[in-house]
Amino acid sequence: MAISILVIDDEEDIRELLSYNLIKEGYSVETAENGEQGLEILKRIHPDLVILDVMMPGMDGIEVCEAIRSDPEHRKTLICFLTARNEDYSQIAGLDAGADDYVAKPVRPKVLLSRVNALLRRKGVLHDNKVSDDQIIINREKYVVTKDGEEIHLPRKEFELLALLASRPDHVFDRETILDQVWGADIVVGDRTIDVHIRKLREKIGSEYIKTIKGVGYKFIMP
Amino acid sequence: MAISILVIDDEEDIRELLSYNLIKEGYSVETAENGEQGLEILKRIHPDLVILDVMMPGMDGIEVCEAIRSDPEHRKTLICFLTARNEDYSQIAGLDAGADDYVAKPVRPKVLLSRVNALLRRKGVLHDNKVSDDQIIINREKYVVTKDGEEIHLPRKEFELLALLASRPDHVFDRETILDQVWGADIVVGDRTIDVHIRKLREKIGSEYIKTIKGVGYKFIMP
DNA sequence: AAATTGCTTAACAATCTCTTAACATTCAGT
DNA sequence: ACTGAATGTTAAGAGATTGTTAAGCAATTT
Repeated sequence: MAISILVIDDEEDIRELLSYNLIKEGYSVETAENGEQGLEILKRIHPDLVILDVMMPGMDGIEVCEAIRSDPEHRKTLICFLTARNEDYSQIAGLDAGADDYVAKPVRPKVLLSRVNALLRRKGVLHDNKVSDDQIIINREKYVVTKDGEEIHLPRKEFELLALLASRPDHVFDRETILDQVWGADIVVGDRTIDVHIRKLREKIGSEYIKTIKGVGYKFIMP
Repeated sequence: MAISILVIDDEEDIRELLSYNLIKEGYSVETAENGEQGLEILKRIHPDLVILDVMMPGMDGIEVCEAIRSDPEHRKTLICFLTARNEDYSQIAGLDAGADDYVAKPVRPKVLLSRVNALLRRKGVLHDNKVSDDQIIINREKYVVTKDGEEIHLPRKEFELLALLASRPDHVFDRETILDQVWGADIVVGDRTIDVHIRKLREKIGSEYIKTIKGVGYKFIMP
């Protein structure tokens, strides 16, 4: 089952930015625009991680954090604060109230993602890297793919494509989704572009790993 | 037993910031707000590392450092200075009086953590990763890199760049991260600046050590 | 003041990556 | 089997990224 993340922030822009990037990374994301709403969703979906803006109208992040922690069921739910850069560090440091990490605003997607990944990994929610099976190992940190102990260099698009497919073995990704995730939401490329990359991937890692579902899309399989 | 660190700084904000981050990283931390208090705690807990502000009312960091070093029991205790960014490098370099490293203020947690980790690792307190292999040795104290027994002088930027890449062999550092860490968060330089430094590094240490991952970044490898 | 060192820039070259287009092949449904 | 739509294959060239070089500037040293 997918790892789920709840984003609570009053600014819509932030919610969308984070949501977009987290989903792209493969997480399941829900958002709330205030503390009350956030707590409701929390009870419903029991997320693995809550990303929480400190400064919000109504309940502020600290109150929400305390509310979360006061529920025994969520004592262990990970919480990551978003803080204004110029806020007093002493305040933040005092937030040992229950936050597991904090990220300063303005949030840069890359930074947030690496923190989120690190946090989940540390807590054992995430396993090291995306490892699909014993034969194909995708290591994003080193940007290499290992097959039977042999390192294979893949150009960026091929790497991202493989990473996407392998992130959910047996799941069929349709072309539209692949374009969105690997190329970007509003990039327009020709019809054969994906095929060409699939072909190169198959050439490099072996065609047995990627199966075509005609009329639907592609999926990664472990033979 | 946990690795312990003593932070001596007159500013409460700094103490809390560092304390928060070091604890999060798994260290055991004590703080002192002046030199005298610091020396007392030093005698009590015998920390593995002392982080020491240079500019403090009363005893300044240099005096504290000398006091620490004058005690035979702490001749080998690691000391890391916090220095104002605009202080003269030559002065700092001259502080061989006993410091093992220094970090410029304003302190950014990430930078400090990576320095602290590197320092402890280098001194064998931490075993985590290797900073270098047998062929390339990076000596931050002397600001010198040794390759096959030969000392190579590297200018500051090149040194920091190599130190960063080599701090995590095989890890791909993207350009943005490199800029943040080596140049500073909000320094703006042209597109080709990193490349030029990479080129000079390759020229000096051999191009086999630094690999380009096109569209992603660079990584240090041990051939 | 002249020379040196370190850093950055800019222009251009080299290289790697991606996309396209043309054509071939496969597959599902008749 | 046939047929149209979808996918596979290939090579070329367009596009993007990085490499290289030399020159200029600022700071430091002689």
